[in-house]
Amino acid sequence: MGIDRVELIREELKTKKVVYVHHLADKLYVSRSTIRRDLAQLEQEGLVRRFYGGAKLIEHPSNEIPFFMRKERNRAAKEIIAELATDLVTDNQFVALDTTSTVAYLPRYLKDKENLKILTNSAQLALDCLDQLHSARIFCTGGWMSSFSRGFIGETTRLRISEYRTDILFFSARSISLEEGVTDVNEEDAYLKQQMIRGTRKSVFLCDHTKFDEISYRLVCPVQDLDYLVTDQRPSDKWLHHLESAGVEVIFPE
Amino acid sequence: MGIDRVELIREELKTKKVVYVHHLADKLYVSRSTIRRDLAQLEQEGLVRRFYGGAKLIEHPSNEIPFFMRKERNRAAKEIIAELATDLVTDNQFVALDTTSTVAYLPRYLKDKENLKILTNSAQLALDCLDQLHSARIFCTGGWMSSFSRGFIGETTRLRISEYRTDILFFSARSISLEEGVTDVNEEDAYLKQQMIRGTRKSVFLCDHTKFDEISYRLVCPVQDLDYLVTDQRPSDKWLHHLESAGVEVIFPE
DNA sequence: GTGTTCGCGCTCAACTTCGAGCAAATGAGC
DNA sequence: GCTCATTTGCTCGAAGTTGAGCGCGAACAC
Repeated sequence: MGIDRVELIREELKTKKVVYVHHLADKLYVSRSTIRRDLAQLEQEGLVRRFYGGAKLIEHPSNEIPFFMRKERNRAAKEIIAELATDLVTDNQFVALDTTSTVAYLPRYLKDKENLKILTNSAQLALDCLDQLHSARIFCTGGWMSSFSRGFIGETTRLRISEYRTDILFFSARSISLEEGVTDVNEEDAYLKQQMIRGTRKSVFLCDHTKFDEISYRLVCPVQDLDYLVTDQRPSDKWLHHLESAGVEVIFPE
Repeated sequence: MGIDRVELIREELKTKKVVYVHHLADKLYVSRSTIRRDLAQLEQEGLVRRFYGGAKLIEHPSNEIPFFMRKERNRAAKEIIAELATDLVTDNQFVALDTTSTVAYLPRYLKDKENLKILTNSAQLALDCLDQLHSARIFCTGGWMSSFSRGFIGETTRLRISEYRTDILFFSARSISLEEGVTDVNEEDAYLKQQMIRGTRKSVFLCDHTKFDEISYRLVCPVQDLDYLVTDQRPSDKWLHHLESAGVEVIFPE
């Protein structure tokens, strides 16, 4: 990859803050495909946030970016899932939430529920709930902070989770497969999810369509442990049948 | 979606508080449909409330405001104090931080310290440290969230604090007086501060000039419990003498 | 109440951009 | 020269964005 060109784009970003694919392509005498690839690389580095037609400089780089990017990926799907999922919540319930980016969309849709209690190990989510759910009581586990999930991990966290019995748990993970069930890439997070599942009456797995038929290396739980699976598109008949026979209620639009 | 345009609408909202579809459409040279779509997006984000013909900025949609206002009050003084205070920190130390708005200024000035450990009961501060102090390990107490301090309170919090021995504690409070020492208005916070003081080797009280000679109803600690007091102006001789005879080292500019 | 005006949301068509896949071009090492 | 890996440009189907048109309902004057 032409080091020069990417370097020039960096320079451009320093002064301009916002760059456009078509403009850079004209200026640097390369195709738009090439510019798009360059911008994808800069996004990967956490330097810019891309938008339709160009990219914008991220002013204050921080640990927040990887999480922010996960949150933005498949945004539409996650909104749909959040809206469907919150129908499962009733007033006065004790709700457990994990640190995933999908779950981060829930608070807004929980606004009209009264008198909830929330248990989470995500610092960011705890603050979001505090700001949006005025009638809720929010309990946060504490523990050592993970820059990956921007939440708490470790033995303290696990202990705190084990001390509570929640009515309903909303969680997500990287992947789900017929053979292995729910799997993820992060050892610590998987461990905490297991603890959360043990401590709740109903487990709801939030799962956009891209997560099906993928396998990550760390087992979280078998499909049988789930009570509900909420997704954004009708799963295949094979999956519907598999989930039904495992006793999982599947929720999807229409 | 053209990020630019939405960004411009945000700018407009900062000054105008109310925007109109027809006005924005004319100003930004796009159709009214497009503006309506943008406003719908901003409404989704919870930034505005739409009305027939336009949208209105939601002034302060969250619990964040009281804290935000405390943080902005005497900003200059707090910056000075933060810079002076962080000179007391050396690499590898275990630092305790409370939930006050003055302490919230510290992380930026701790950037050049290596290998710190942080203990705090503030969710916001924990996230700030995570983003700014890449080499630090951050422990957060957890507990029930207080909308007043945007941090954790309660028995769990107190217990977690009591489990750690820190090298240096930075904290603040509403007021300090010759007769009563450090006092505050919040029962729970005062209680946690006491616990933090018990668990640390050095206590540093951050105290802008407005806090002197005020009394709030809840006692936090006598002056003798402090090791350092950092302030933004030279205190009166009476105070300097009082603090010196109580064994408190006073730090102020010049 | 009635009528008028105007904004809203929806849909559709035109247009643009995106990203994956593939083949050509480039260039380093032998 | 040749080989291999990387980079680039092109194509094409999918997805995103925009503005115009239309029916509906809200706001307002009377």
